[in-house]
Amino acid sequence: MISIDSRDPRPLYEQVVDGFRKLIVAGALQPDDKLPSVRSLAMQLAINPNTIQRAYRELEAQGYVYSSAGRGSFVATSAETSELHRRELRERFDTVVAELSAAGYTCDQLVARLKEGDWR
Amino acid sequence: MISIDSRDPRPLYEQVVDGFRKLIVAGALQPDDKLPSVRSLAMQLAINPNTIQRAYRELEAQGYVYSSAGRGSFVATSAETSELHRRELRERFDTVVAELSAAGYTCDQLVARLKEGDWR
DNA sequence: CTAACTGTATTAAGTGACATAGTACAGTAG
DNA sequence: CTACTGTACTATGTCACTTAATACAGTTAG
Repeated sequence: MISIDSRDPRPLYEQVVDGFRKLIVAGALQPDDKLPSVRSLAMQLAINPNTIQRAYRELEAQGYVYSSAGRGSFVATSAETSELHRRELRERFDTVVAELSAAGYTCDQLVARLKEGDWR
Repeated sequence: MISIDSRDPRPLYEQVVDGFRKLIVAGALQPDDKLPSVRSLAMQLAINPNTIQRAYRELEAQGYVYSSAGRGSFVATSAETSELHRRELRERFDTVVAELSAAGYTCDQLVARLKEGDWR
């Protein structure tokens, strides 16, 4: 479900956040699906419950998850999460385009490269 | 020439590395141009010389700069480093485009967004 | 109600990266 | 020689990350 890569330089809690975010936006986790409990996931990944707690707090702050003491943590409604994801992607797109522009690429070159991809 | 942003969460040495890399790939610093000395740049940015030393060591390891004790640090020949930078940017571009595609964006939508930017 | 689960909050401690400070040495240019 | 250059090293302090150990409150199955 989620895995930790010891070669990944990012903090553990960030890897957990990113792992769930990927599962959610890919649809592998549907809205209102239950996430593993803080303690069980910590056991499964062999890391401290506090680290999972921090990851869930972050996921909730970002709007991908909602939590309820005593019940658990659950995937937020898809309308919110998908739009969150789209906004992040658009920002990444603009950033890379800006850097490509600074590196000398022209608009036409990038459009050409865009159209090389396989589109439905 | 180079500036430090205290709001930037990245380490100081990484900001210095990134700053020079940008100047080099943009052509603002030409091959064999002399970089500021470790001590003078440290003075100018009001940070420790060791931090600049680390940044220069990193830049040299990445191939953007060559150094000589007693003479200084200089911009490396652009042919290789510039093309490496471009390749990395193209890969980032393709990655983001693939994710945008998976998120439901069409080729036309991205072309439209591309053309909204300010191009020379 | 009880028991076993859930999320949440708090304090304490260890580790390592980052940054500063100070010193030292060797190479180079004027 | 003198003043600059890069380079190396040790010591110290700070802070994010992580672990650890509790503690408390809400929920749910029995």
